[in-house]
Amino acid sequence: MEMKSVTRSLRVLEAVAQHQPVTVGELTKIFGLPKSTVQRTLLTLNEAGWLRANRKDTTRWEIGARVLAVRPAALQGSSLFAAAREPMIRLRDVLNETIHLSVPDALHSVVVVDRVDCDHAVRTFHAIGDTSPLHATASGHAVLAHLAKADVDEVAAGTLEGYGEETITDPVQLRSELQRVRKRGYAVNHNQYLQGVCAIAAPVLDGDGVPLAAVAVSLPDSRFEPGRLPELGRLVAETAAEITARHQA
Amino acid sequence: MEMKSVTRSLRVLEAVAQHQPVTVGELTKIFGLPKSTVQRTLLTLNEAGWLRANRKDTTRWEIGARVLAVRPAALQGSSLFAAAREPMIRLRDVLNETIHLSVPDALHSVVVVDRVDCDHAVRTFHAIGDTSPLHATASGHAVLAHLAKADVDEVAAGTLEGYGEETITDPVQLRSELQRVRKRGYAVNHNQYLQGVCAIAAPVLDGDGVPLAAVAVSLPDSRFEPGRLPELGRLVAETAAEITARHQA
DNA sequence: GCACATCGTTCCACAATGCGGCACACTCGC
DNA sequence: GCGAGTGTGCCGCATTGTGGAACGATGTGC
Repeated sequence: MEMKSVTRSLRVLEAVAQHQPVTVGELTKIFGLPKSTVQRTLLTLNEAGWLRANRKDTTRWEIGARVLAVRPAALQGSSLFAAAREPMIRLRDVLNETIHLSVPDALHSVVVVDRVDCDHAVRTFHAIGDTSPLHATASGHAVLAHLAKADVDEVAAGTLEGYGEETITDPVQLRSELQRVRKRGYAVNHNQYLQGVCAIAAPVLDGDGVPLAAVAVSLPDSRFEPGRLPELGRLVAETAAEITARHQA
Repeated sequence: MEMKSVTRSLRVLEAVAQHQPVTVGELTKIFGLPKSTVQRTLLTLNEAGWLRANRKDTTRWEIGARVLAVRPAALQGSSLFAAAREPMIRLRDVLNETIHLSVPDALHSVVVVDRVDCDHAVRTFHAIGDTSPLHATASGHAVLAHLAKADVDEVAAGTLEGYGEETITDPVQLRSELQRVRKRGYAVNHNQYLQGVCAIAAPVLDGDGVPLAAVAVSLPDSRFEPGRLPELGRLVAETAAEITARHQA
């Protein structure tokens, strides 16, 4: 159950996405694979509609639009994605800080699915599609705090990797932090994952209380004022609540 | 250069996207393939991170978040996508009709990459990722009107498939329509592609005048008032111009 | 509560399939 | 016009994925 050609093709697809528009030669250097192998892969992906030749330089490849039809369930239709957009923009307008929408993914991580930028010259940056660990981010905590006990156990039982001084690597500490998150309605990350980056997040829940996503405001350490935390937390939680309401409507 | 397993895996991926969350059995019925083959494919896609088991029913599969990291060049970073969002929302607020953002793709088509919904009970619907022909849609015409002559020739030389009474299937007629689109700054589709659906679109151009995308307002025939066309056209064109300006900034 | 239908999962021998070394075609820059 | 750099096409060999069949678990109807 290897399917070498498939896994390799997907790798190539991802590499093309990162480097597009890219040539065969560049890809062979990245992977250290024979030219013919890479090219065959590109042609196959092309015929499947997932790749296409660049308009100007037809020997360069880029991602085709077919991928857009393939999206995680949480984003299908108009549902969550559309519901989140306007509240996120309003929150950005109030705070002028970058807002992220993230959904939980397998393997103990959350993935950024949407973003609204602030206009500060110095700002945090996370691309759509970026993943980060559940146990070391505000969005992760917001989600984790509302998962079933069994799921939390599984995460806590795994290795809680440390990314710096502030990362919570102790299961007991993590649980008590989640308790606090549930109580006040929002999670805070102060340099737990990426140094110099802080975030405040709140969960978007479905009718059964299952966490679908988290909204987060993300800002550089340099602009983080602990005194404003209650205000920020309230605003983020309100935004999350509004998204929840819109989503169910 | 077949790569049967790869093309099949991508097909499976697309099928999962359409039917998620879906089981092995359902997929075997869709494809008429042996269970073991489908199962192996699913496991491979899963290990690559493109698929994941549903949280509640672990025998059902859904799209993983990995796909989000793979996006067409036009949407990479924040650029066009982010630039378009707020002007689109404003346009929707003014008109209360569904707004689409589409980009040209290979094979003579445009693809819907973003959408802002109106709140009418009866409205048009196109999912993100849907493709439609360049020669028979407002967005297509808006793009086509600003492509290089060689590209237009290629499209006009191909078969201009008809979808109803109104579709322009004659190359000469198409060219003169494109001329008109260039002149007034927006394109109009009145039942050319999907019956009962009208749209007005304007192009988003890059610095060199190359069309990157089109914004369109899409509405049911029943709400289309020919008298308001100049007004709608102007609003759409202004929105497109604003997106262009933001995108370059 | 038993037999039967149905589903997901696992195994394995066969041969079809994709692998990658090689050679060709082409385009630059010197 | 030569050489170094591309992208592309070919083809024999062995690796790889194939799919039938058997297994285990679940649940449905009698």
